[in-house]
Amino acid sequence: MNLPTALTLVEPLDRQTLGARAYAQLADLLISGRLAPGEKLSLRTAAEVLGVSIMPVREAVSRLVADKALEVAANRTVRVPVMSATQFRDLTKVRIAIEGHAAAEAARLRSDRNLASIATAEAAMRAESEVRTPDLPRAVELNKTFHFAVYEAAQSPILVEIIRALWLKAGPVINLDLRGNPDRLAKGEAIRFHADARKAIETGDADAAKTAIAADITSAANFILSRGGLTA
Amino acid sequence: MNLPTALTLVEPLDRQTLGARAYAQLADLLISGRLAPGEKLSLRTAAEVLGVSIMPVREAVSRLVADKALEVAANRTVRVPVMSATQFRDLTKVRIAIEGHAAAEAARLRSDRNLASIATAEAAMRAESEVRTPDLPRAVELNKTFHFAVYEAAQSPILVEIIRALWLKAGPVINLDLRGNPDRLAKGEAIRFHADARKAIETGDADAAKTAIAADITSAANFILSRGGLTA
DNA sequence: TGCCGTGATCTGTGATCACAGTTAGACTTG
DNA sequence: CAAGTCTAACTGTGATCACAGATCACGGCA
Repeated sequence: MNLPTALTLVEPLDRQTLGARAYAQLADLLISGRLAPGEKLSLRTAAEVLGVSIMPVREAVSRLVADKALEVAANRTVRVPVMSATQFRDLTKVRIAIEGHAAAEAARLRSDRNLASIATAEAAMRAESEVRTPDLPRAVELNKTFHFAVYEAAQSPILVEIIRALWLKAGPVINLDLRGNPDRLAKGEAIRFHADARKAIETGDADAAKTAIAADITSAANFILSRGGLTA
Repeated sequence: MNLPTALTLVEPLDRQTLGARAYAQLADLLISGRLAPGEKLSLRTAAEVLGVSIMPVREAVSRLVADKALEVAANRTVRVPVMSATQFRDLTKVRIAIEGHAAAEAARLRSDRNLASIATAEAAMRAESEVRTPDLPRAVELNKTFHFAVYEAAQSPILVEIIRALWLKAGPVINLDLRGNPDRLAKGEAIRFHADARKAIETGDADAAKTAIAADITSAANFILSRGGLTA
């Protein structure tokens, strides 16, 4: 098909469904820890806030329930799951295995573009941690950006998707605390582990990359567990 | 609350929503390969078949779309994704990493009950493969039972759930072929790898368990790739 | 013969309504 | 004052309707 030259410029306008946008918004709330474990979520009020009918919200919520990022209780109320310490430890173990594996693959397969985005993300987070009064929600966001820059470098869309689902579960537990507590960021552990991971990926050292990411996850998990907010 | 003794026997009747049941049915169709890649699925006709309105089907489908076990094309038709050979290789790599890890964990953490169910499942599949004209759909089902008996032994609900999602994607590609082609079953590779995996888990040899499962997955994937039914 | 408009019939998406079940609070009753 | 009861306002679930967009076959025109 040969087009008028003017039409070669137009690109297909992205027709996102309302349901998809509702999902993106809710997922972002969860992953960044702005929804607390146990918090209830009404379809109707959520719909009103988003300015749509409840249908798109229903689709978004049913997806998140499938991901176990939300749950519907027996009383038919939707809420963010409350995680027991046991469940949290299981989640952490799985994250170490899978995200560690992704980091190792990233060290093997990373492209130059990957290296650039990883370096940029690491620098941005380091910069934020060095100011006198860091913007904690922003630091949480930058942390996510760095990690996913690493995981993208593994060149495996399926792996990235799995990790995203894990973060959806971990977000409310981890980032809720981190958004309000400057201690861990101030301690600088995360910054150090990120630097280690970046260097390992740059030099192609898969084992070191895995170790650095595993240490970062472990460190954050221990911080959460030590705060003792989780049920037995 | 103290109850009349007679009431201690009653268990809460499971109030599954129609949506959940529709999801279970569709997921089973996918995982066992009874839905072919590229096959279209109409919400309305599916609803009619299941004897419900389209609402429960919509919920089920939106979940499966979130899992990427189904996809909605730009033309707004729902279908089973067609996987390129590249995507299939990625999926296989991820499966080897994650299911291999699960098998290794199973070798470490398995309980006696796990060992029993693994042994039972392995024997059932071996028996089926040894009859003159094996029931292939049944063999596919038994294969799944064995694998998940292994993964359950890793004592990690989250890991099992991730693997289930992977099988949802792989089912249409792998099991569609296996349901109709006796070659691979007759070759007896799967039976051998299963036996290796069982022994390794029984003796607590994590590395051997991982190797056996990885070999089983690789072997099946190579069989599919060699048949050349996937797009470039 | 080949091409393009056109209309009937599909598709999923979104809104709205109906319903059963739960919950919390005011009220009554002992 | 305490316990039970009833009502009103929620909850998610399911069904139904309305709609825009896609598809395809048919028919007219060049």
